[in-house]
Amino acid sequence: MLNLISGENMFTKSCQYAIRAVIFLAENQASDKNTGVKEIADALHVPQQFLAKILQQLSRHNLISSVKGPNGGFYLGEDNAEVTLLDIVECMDGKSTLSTCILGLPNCTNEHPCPLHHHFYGSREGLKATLSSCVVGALVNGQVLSAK
Amino acid sequence: MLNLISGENMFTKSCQYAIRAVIFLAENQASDKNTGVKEIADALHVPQQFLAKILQQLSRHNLISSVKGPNGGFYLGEDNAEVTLLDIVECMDGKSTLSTCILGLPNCTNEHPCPLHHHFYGSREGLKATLSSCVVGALVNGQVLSAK
DNA sequence: GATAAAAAAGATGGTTTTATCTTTTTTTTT
DNA sequence: AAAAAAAAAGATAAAACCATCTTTTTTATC
Ligand code: FES
Ligand code: FES
Repeated sequence: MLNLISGENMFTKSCQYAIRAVIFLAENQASDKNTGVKEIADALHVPQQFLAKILQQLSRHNLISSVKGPNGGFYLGEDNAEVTLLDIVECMDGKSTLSTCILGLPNCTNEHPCPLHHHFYGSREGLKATLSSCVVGALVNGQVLSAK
Repeated sequence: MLNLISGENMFTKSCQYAIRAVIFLAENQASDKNTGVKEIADALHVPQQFLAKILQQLSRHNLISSVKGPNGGFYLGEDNAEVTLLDIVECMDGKSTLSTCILGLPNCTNEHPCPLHHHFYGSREGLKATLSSCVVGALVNGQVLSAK
């Protein structure tokens, strides 16, 4: 479920965790060692098993890379160099998220607008543009990444 | 829960129904007859009892007006003339909705930013401004309001 | 080959959101 | 006063989301 305006947060929990995890991986891009779920979960103060599911989902969609076995873990490789926030969001919350009518009505078009369409269409396109311009590998700036 | 970006919709279901119902009431502002839950629910094709809860919540917060008994129902009166979309959203999804960190981290400030803060702070403030500038009573334009 | 480490996958609970059902209160009309 | 209409409130259930526990698969190291 993607609630762009109402709800407790702009992103779902799954999506928040996914983004934070991927940015964390981006910080370790240089090092050639993999990062395990436990290490990520501990660093971000996020439930480990829930994060594991999220990382599996991202990995299945080739947004991050993984290796099994000892010294295994997750990493951002060359395959993932172009991954954007929009990819992450769509992977976790579905593609429809940023295209459907914000009031849940069918046929969101300029010709068939709901009473809010013209007020928010522009903002939403702007958000989409921002999301697709954010390449996750480049989102590292030593900024706050975890709670606690 | 208000999910401004991720999730199925920008607004929660409760919030969508609330907004659509209030706009529907705005259309009947002129007439001095009240509108019952059943009539609204039928017009918007939304679950009647769920809508009833939502209207009760809006009424409790004085965002809409109601009268009980025969010929009772809901209406937008002078008390509700200044109600904005922001009021509706905050009433349904909580005040914190548009202020907390979009990654769920504590202390969303420019001095203590998460990696996404600077990318989205502006857009979110813009959305908030748009929401607070939309007086619901003025949102009527004969546009699509219900599915089906 | 045996062992251990780690992701992957399967199964199961808990919580919140969404939705429905029933009862109560208020108020108009008869 | 009685009856009826409608919101208000209480209780319960279904669905989605969040979280955890367990088992399986893969793979490196011994
Ligand atoms: S946002 Fe409602 S029709 Fe486009
Ligand atoms: S949006 Fe994350 S700190 Fe402001």
